[in-house]
Amino acid sequence: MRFLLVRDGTGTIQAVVFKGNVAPEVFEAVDQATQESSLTVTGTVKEDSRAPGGYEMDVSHCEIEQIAGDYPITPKDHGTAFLMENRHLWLRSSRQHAILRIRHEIIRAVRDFYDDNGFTLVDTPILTPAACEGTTTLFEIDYFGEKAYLSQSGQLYNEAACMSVGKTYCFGPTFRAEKSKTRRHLMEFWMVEPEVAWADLDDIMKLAEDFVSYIVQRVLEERKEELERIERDTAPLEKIEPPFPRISYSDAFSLLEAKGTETPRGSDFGGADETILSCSLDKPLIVHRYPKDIKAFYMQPDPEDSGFALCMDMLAPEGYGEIIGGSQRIHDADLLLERIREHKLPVKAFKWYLDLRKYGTVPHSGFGMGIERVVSWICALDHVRETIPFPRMLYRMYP
RNA sequence: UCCUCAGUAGCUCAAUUGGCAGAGCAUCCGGCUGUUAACCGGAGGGUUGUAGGUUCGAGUCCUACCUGAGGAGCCA
Repeated sequence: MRFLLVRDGTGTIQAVVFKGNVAPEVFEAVDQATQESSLTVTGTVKEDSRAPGGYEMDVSHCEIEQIAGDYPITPKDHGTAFLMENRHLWLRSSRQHAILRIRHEIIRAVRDFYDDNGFTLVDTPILTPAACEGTTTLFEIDYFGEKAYLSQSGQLYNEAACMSVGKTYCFGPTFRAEKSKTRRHLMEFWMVEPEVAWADLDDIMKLAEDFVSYIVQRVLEERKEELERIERDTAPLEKIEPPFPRISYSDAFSLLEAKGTETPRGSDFGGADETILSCSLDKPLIVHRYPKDIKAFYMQPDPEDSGFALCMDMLAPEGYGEIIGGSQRIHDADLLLERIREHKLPVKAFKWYLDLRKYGTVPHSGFGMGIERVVSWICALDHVRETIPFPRMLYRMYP
């Protein structure tokens, strides 16, 4: 007799071929099958306590499509470099299969959340003419003799769209040319960005916590089996529901200083600081009102202290760190122009962006959430490279 | 860009103080058969990342470079 572990993309089952139950040439063909060979099996599924999963297929016929030779990935241990080199095959492994399915569920939840809450999806461009924040972090390309850049955010275009449809979101790939080599960075990643007219900082903090909770609960409901297969402890995820704790940058810094951080007050948190904050609670933590000098030019100043910006980051628990960054945007034309000049940005390139403040401007806010970091957290992975089918990383673009 | 570590068979790894380059898995051949990362017997498989250097002798020590991993910085 022969045992075949077969899969069809939806699951795996053990198929048993008894010598007496099939034609001799069929048994002979099955005998030649190697790991990852492709075939069509016909038979009867029955319960059997000896089979993995409790069920197996008693094979009556089998046709071999192709005999695979020397499949590189064996059931034994492999190193990261080797698996990345064979990413196109690694995707077939049960763990990677489960992660792909969870990623898909997260993306479905993202779309459903906004679609069901009155948001209109407006696609923003990937090719953009000007750099918003300097060119060092952007991939530059030749656009018929002109310089163009791969988008690192759809936000500015989102702001235009939300003045048309009120509540909008975009979801697509974003790019950055940062030479970051950490477990949380990719050169190409997917980001979802909602933008809401008439919303202030408090409104989008609420939106963000509702959104993240919805995603987590949806994965818990729909991808239980996959979470089990990757051995994700779901107890911490079950606690993810609104409201999330909030803390101001200033209070967070006092807390970190009490724990002996060496980061100077007024600068952004270091990796270690973020880890301390994100491990301190069992829900995501919202940190708001960072110093305006370390944040983007378009953020609305805090009316109570203009040294701070009406912005927020959400830090995922269990040490996963920042998954969301957002803010209330400046809606006053004069102030925005002043900030563009302060940041030494080309005013001309922002003419259309300033127009948005010239014609019926309203307060508005939005945020961006990196899909890969959320997948990484929900799946409890130790590196974002496993969250996306074909990661683009510093010094690795194959396969 | 900087710091640390690593690179030996297809894969994962050994190799004592500088002294014969090995094992398991995979592959191939044979046996066995309710197997679960099976078991038993046999076979093939190596320019030890590259280039120099020290030495009677280098996988091992030194120098440079290449590649990878981890971290830092950077990070709408």
